[in-house]
Amino acid sequence: MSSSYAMVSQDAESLALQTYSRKEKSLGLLVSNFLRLYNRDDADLIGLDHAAGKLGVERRRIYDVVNILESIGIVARKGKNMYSWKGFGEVPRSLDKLKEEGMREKLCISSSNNSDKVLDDVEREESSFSLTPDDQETSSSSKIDQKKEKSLWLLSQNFVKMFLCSDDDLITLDSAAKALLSDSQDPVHMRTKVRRLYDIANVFSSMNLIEKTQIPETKKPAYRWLGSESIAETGTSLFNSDEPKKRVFGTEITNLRAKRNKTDCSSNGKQIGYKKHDDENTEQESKPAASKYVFGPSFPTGAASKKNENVRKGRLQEIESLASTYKPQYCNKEITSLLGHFTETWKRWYAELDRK
DNA sequence: CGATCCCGCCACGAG
DNA sequence: CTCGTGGCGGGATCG
Repeated sequence: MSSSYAMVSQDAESLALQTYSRKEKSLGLLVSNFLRLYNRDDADLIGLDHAAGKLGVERRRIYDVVNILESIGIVARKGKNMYSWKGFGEVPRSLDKLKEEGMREKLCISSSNNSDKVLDDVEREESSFSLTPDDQETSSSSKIDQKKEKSLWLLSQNFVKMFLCSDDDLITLDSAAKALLSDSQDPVHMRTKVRRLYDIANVFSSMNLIEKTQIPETKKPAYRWLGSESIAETGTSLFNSDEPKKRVFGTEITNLRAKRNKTDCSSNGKQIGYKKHDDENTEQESKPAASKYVFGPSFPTGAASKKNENVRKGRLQEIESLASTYKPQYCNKEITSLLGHFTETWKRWYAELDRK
């Protein structure tokens, strides 16, 4: 009586459930899936609800993703609940603009005056339709949106500006937070800022826009700018993978429900994915499940087919050291970043396999 | 233990 | 009040 769609092996993941893994629900991974989902040529509109349902996450998380992606121009807000896909092609343009602004601001700040504050508002008036004829002020661009100062969107842009404008190739989140805080070493604010920066950094990392490394001397974790050339398609690039059955972690968007062990009130049972399948899906949807969203860390589509089970840690270590220790300034930026990405991915796989 | 960073409470503005 | 947004930071996880 069992259908072929092996839907959720009853106990295959018992271990996984037992040990909650943060990595499986990281923002970076979510972004990877998001990109994979909307990077289709027929780029259309993105509904927040649709995205949330499709990716199996709470709506709140979609806001994070979208806000950050918007800061680079990959998506643009169209209206309530609606964003439009712009694509990677838009990134270079956005980056240029950010660089310009960043340079301008930098000069402005470092020279003269004593008032701090970034005071940057870009307001790219997209000529939002309807400009009430009468009434409506002619000046004052922003007033109500003073809250934007702390928005993820702005923080994200400023973070990018740091890379584009600074001559330092490596940037630490602490330094970024400090700089973006325009001084004042309030530990509390710093803390919060850094938290956000982590989110942003993870997103950009998963897009290969930046890469995590560490300061040679201090060993302090830091990020390096990779550039828009490396963005590629984040996983769906190069050689079409023809791997029949690679690794299908879960079976469905198991991202939903499986939260940490929080205040466990009246825990009853160990049901797994069943949790109100209320998704009504905007469009029709073939069977749930399947698809090819990555569950574990994003994996290199194609490639890595032979060196799969054989070399285990040895090779990995080798490659890793090769990738991080040997990093010529220029050389092949693309290859390097690609390698780095794969390396990280492999590392995670191995770690996971090892755990099991 | 400190570095990371997910989760979701809850404030806030617009119907 | 409801709803769409999205700051914010507690505290679980990772290394």
